[in-house]
Amino acid sequence: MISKKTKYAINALVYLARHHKEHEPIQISRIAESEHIPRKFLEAILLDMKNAGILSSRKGKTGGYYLHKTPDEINIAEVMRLFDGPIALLPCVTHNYYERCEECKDEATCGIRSVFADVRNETVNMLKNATLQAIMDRSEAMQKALEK
Amino acid sequence: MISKKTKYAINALVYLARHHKEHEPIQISRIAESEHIPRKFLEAILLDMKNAGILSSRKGKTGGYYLHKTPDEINIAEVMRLFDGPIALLPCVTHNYYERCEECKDEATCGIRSVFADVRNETVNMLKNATLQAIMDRSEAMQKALEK
DNA sequence: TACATATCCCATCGGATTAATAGGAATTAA
DNA sequence: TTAATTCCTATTAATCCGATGGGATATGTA
Repeated sequence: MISKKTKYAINALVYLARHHKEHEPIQISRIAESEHIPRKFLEAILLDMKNAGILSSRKGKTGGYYLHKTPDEINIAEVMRLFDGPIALLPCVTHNYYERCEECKDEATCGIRSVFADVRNETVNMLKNATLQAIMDRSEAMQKALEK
Repeated sequence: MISKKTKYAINALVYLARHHKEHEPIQISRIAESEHIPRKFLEAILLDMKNAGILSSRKGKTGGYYLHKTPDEINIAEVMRLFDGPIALLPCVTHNYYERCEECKDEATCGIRSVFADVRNETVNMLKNATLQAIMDRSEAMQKALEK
């Protein structure tokens, strides 16, 4: 399961992508209200995403947050890694956080490892393709399909 | 990431599958030593798997654990669910533990949900196919490939 | 300049979960 | 009867998660 932090982050990002107007900052409290996220909690989340280069912000009156990249350049894999760490289910199949299994006798021929490596690759692929743009497109397509 | 409990469980299962001789129980301590799992911890893990119908046991002297099903009937999805709960990354895309997202406005057209539903389906598929037999086969295939 | 309103930053908190251990009851073969 | 094993309950230390509080800092506007 992903953490609430990650879920909130994704919801906030999609909100920002939907209301995206050329560097027009949107305030934390507006996002918090609309997406039903605890105000103070969201504050920390957005700040983290700013420091990670996903968002930009303006301080002071009329301040707020906006996307630092375009909606098709921000994907869920990036967000999940930021808040929940590695996407892989085993440390021995992560790329960025690799750690050997203490109990492992031979990594090169470990059947368990090879299963979880496949799962990781497939998952990362799907989550990388899941950009904010892709999410909005999907949502729209589903709406149209229902209207018929 | 899967818990150590799940990882230990899988390692123990593969060990049992490899040393599988028609209802011949293998002792906890033997598995613990060979797989480098804390003895007492493994005790609880094997007991859980017995209560879940994956293992059988014999008590008393010459007692121990053995597979209750054949190696191709036991898969990783089942083990993960037992110890770590749902495989899905969001509660709104699980089959057995479904829970609505509080903040969700319309589940039927939620783009986020549809992404995580895809991931769930793909992952469950792969993990269901990852039986103890399949793991042993993979391992053997990799060994042969290296010997060349 | 003063003020209102934002983000930024740090510290803390209760509760849940995880990994592991301890101690002893129940069972069974020899 | 005894030795060896699984079974069962309780406890622990450490860590993480979700959330909150208070105040420092920046900035547009009257």
